[in-house]
Amino acid sequence: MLKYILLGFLNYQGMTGYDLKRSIDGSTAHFWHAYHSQIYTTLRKMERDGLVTSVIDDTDERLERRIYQITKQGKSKLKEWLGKSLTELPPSKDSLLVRLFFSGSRDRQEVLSELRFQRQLRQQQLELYQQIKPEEYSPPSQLRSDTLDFDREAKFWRMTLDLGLAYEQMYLKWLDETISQIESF
Amino acid sequence: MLKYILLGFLNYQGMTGYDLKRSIDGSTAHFWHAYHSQIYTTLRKMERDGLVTSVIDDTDERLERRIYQITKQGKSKLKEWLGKSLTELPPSKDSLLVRLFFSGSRDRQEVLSELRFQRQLRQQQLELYQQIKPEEYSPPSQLRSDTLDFDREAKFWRMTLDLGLAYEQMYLKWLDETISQIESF
DNA sequence: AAAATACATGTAATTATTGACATATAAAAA
DNA sequence: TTTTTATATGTCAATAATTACATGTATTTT
Repeated sequence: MLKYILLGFLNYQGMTGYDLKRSIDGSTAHFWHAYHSQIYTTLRKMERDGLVTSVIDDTDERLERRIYQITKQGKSKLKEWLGKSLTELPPSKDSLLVRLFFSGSRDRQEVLSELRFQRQLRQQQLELYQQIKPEEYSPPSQLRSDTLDFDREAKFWRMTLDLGLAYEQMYLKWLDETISQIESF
Repeated sequence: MLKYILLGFLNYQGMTGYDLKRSIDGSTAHFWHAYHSQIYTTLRKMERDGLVTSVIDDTDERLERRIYQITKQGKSKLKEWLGKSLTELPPSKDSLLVRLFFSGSRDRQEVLSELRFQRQLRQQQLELYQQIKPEEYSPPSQLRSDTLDFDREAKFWRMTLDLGLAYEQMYLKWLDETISQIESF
């Protein structure tokens, strides 16, 4: 999947591996993230497969910046992937629920502490998402692809942020109810 | 993480690898699942590490059943793991959001079809969760561990199911809103 | 001035996961 | 009777993810 995310961003504009990491961190991270080591490794593989090309940026002799660009083959691969709809629900993982599931024999105060701490983290996450303006994901207009309607793209970006917001709100509500239940044991 | 899930179930009662797969599929799968190949591989490793022991069930000569039991070391490891609270939010993944994020240039009807299909899948998932009675996760009383309070365990199992229900309901609501928005482009 | 952080790019080992291949008996369904 | 599904246990290759190690310049903060 990371390959398609990288293609998706490079379809917007050419950028460095470091830029890609920042793009992911600032937009898709709540539903897909990656470590920089995986990004660089995947970019290498994609270049080998002809999906992207790269060139060292000469204008900055001191910082060694490698700019990646999507190729026609890469655009075609991205389009093909987007054309194949998901037909099943992919599995999801939640470490907290694993721990809670097996917490019947834990000390009640310990469980409550952990849930309260998680609640704080979720609250912070929600507040962070509330600050985000997906419209600002757009690259500067002189650099970005001419063939894309970024106003329309921004609508889709916002939809994913809306799900992130709804998810955190749902989780907070559930945490409140769960904390209350455990408090009343 | 799978190691701790297996320890958690084996703490309830001894069981085969196949039983463990069924236990996971019937309870934790919405927040942690595993393929049988990973379960068998992980059980081997856990046996090598002294966390479980196994014995071939002689009473059934024709079906080759290997029963795993948690060891004292395994109980200790599970308790130690449960005693270390989560201190950060683990990353999550959602393939649909990745696709939606990059769908600005897709055909509107295609996007709508995919989302409507996902809605059906989520509705089915919700109905499935509504059928589940976590209290029925308990092993038969003559087989299970004496030292655990299964009524109390069941309370925690239900809390995780409640999150699953809330998650599907939240997702359905978001899908409805998102489908409406795209319809009105 | 020094320390910390940001901007950069890697490599490598390890762990985790996916998915296929493989085998075999028992029970249920067609 | 045959086919399908359930009950079982593996092994293995490939891919994905995590984590650490490594190096180096620029900018900001203390």
